Amino acid sequence: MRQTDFVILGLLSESPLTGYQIKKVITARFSFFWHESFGQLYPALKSLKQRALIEEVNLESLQNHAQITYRITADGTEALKQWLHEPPEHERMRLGILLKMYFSGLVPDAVTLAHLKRFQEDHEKDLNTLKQYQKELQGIIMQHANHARVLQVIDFGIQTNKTYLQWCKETIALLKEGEIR
Amino acid sequence: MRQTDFVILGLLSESPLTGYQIKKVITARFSFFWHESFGQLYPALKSLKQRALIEEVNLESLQNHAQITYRITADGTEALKQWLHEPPEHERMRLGILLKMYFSGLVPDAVTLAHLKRFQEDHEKDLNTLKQYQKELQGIIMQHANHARVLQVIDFGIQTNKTYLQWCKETIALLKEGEIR
DNA sequence: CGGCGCATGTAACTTGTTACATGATTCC
DNA sequence: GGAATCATGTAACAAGTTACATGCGCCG
Repeated sequence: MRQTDFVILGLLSESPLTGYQIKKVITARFSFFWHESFGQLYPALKSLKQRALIEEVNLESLQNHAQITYRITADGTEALKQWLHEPPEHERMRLGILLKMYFSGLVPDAVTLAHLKRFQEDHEKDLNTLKQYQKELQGIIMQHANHARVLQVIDFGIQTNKTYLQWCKETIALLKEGEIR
Repeated sequence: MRQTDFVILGLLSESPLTGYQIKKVITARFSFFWHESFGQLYPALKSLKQRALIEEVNLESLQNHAQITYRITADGTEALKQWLHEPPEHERMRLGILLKMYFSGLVPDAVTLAHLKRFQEDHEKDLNTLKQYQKELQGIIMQHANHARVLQVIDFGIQTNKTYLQWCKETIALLKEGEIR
């Protein structure tokens, strides 16, 4: 069982979805802490189905063309719970911006400054997306069983993005002032 | 050229090192934003040497047994600079703790609480390590050309770890109060 | 002389990405 | 009819991990 399997099980534990929809949810809502590619997703769905942890749903031919909706099985729910019990591993990150910052003495400051501005823009966007999502969720308070947990996850994203932006602002200022030689 | 190649070039741009020493530096100093395994490192060194971006140093048989020290070549420095010019990609993270938090409605709160405490401990350690390193660097101010940049990278680690810990504290409190059902 | 840390390396495996192929539906 | 989006999937490749094999040097 790989990590991909468990995101799928997790999302299907909330409602039946197609592979494409799973990808969309991960991209739209998880992107600040998770990602999956189709090349991982579809084979994983296939394998989960083979092991009967998920199954196909046939919505009385309400379905269009080739679209396949999956739902989680009892065994799947068990597997998911078991995984939730295991402590997550200490995450091993790779932040290219920091690596380039570390060695940035070898290139003109303007280069690094451009990278930092890019980083800043990216995370401003992320922050706005998260705030938007938070607002939506707060509007429909208590409709979803998992509501408060999701808000807490979003809050992690908001806080870390704010921290990134604050650091970015300071670092850009230092570079501009020539404090860093 | 993969990312591993550039960390190696970067570190060798500061001083000649053995593969083992490179690994040690990455583990000791970069762990909060980078990681490498021996299985990546040694083949990468081999390939960099073949392409003449690094070369072996022979310190007049001062060296012990099988140890191989490498230094960067002019071509290697060029390649490194070129890479430093390219904008880093938007990092794609996988934070297991958030995934488990998101789906934590399926397991008892005690389970999630334990994960959060583990996360907290891990990042308290990381924060202390970073503060220690910061202190050391501030003590020998200006000895190293890259000094201020390194301090800025460390600051990123300190700020983000503080944010993680703050979030953790709040989330643990919420869970304990039963605010999250 | 045993264990630990230093030191290098490989092979098998798992994981993940990218590019491609295919085709339906919707909207203009 | 063309473009965008929906939708599924595979194959080739790249990246990364783990376990293993080997052996030196130092310290107690």
